[in-house]
Amino acid sequence: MAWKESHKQVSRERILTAAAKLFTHKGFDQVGIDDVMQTAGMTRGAFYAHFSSKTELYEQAIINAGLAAAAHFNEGKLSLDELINRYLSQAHLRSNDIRCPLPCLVSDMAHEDERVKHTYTKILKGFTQHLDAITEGKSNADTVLLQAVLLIGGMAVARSITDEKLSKKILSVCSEAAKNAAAN
Amino acid sequence: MAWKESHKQVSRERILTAAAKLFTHKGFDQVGIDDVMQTAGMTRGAFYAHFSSKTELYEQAIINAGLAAAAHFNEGKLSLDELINRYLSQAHLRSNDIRCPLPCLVSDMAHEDERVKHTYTKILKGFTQHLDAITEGKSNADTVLLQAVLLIGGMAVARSITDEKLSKKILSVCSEAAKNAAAN
DNA sequence: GTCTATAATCGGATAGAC
DNA sequence: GTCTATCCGATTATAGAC
Repeated sequence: MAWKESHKQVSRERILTAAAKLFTHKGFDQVGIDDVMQTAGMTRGAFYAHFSSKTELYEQAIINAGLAAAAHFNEGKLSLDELINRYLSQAHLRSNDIRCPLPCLVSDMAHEDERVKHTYTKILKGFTQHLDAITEGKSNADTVLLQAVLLIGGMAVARSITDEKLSKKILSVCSEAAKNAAAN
Repeated sequence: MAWKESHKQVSRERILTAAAKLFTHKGFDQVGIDDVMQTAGMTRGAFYAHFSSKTELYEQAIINAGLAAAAHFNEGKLSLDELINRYLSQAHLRSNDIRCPLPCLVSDMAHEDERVKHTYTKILKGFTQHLDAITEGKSNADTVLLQAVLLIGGMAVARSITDEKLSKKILSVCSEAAKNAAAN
């Protein structure tokens, strides 16, 4: 019994990991259940033993991606400046792994239903709370929001263009501004 | 002959206007050619007399939306502060008309082909050039890029969440930061 | 150039064997 | 729980009448 339960959990995790990666890279519509299940090493038919619909998977996958990103960008208890450097890095810009869902899906949310948008909102609040916690009281709500927009918006805009030089410039300008935000 | 030519132009403009509105509101995948043509007052079959594919329409519609937004946000030769106020306004946040494609489609671009991304890049450059021109040499390239990210990113993030209070807060924080950007 | 009708395909969801 | 096979709706694109 315990065997089977844990096996199902493992399959579910594989599906979620595949979905988190695919959705953050390609968005909701351009990812099929087929893609997800093949990446997870299974076939289409097995999907509905784990999730009731593609939308439910999306919601769970976004949470999963958010947690993975939080773990990644918090590895080693970084300072604020180190976090900013890592978040707005070339490595994050072109990561082949799960990406932070906040910049990847920011404009996609306008088309999604309220439930999914609500999940996104919670992830954003988790992000700002982390930014707040990392500065240990030296910051305030406005500063943290500004930093969040610079990180999310900077990464989103840098990814959306073909001019690599401009892309790098955007990352560096946003990085500097985010670090200096507390001073104003 | 001139009649027919101009009639075709009028139809094409109607399609483009409908497409610009629908794409900026719902994104590429969630808009069908049917939707566009019905909004334009025609039927599906007429579409291919004007565009060779949905992707070609998308590209042209983005340009159209960019021009419409530029005209709208430049109406009356605004100062930089007035432009920022108008761009990050509640009216723009919830506009039922054509919206600026830059925040609407920022994360969608990651999934599009190079040609479409290149079009988006040109619109972004037009936006920054306008920000540069409006300040009449009092600004520099870095400041203008920072302001662009604050306007585009601020609007995109504000639209992506369900918490209205937080949404307004984001707009006001970004507005203030964009106005003060030149000072740093 | 615009219409109706249709071809061809793709993707989400279900049914039933194992 | 996972597989194969299938249904069904939606959508892009084309064909041919007017």
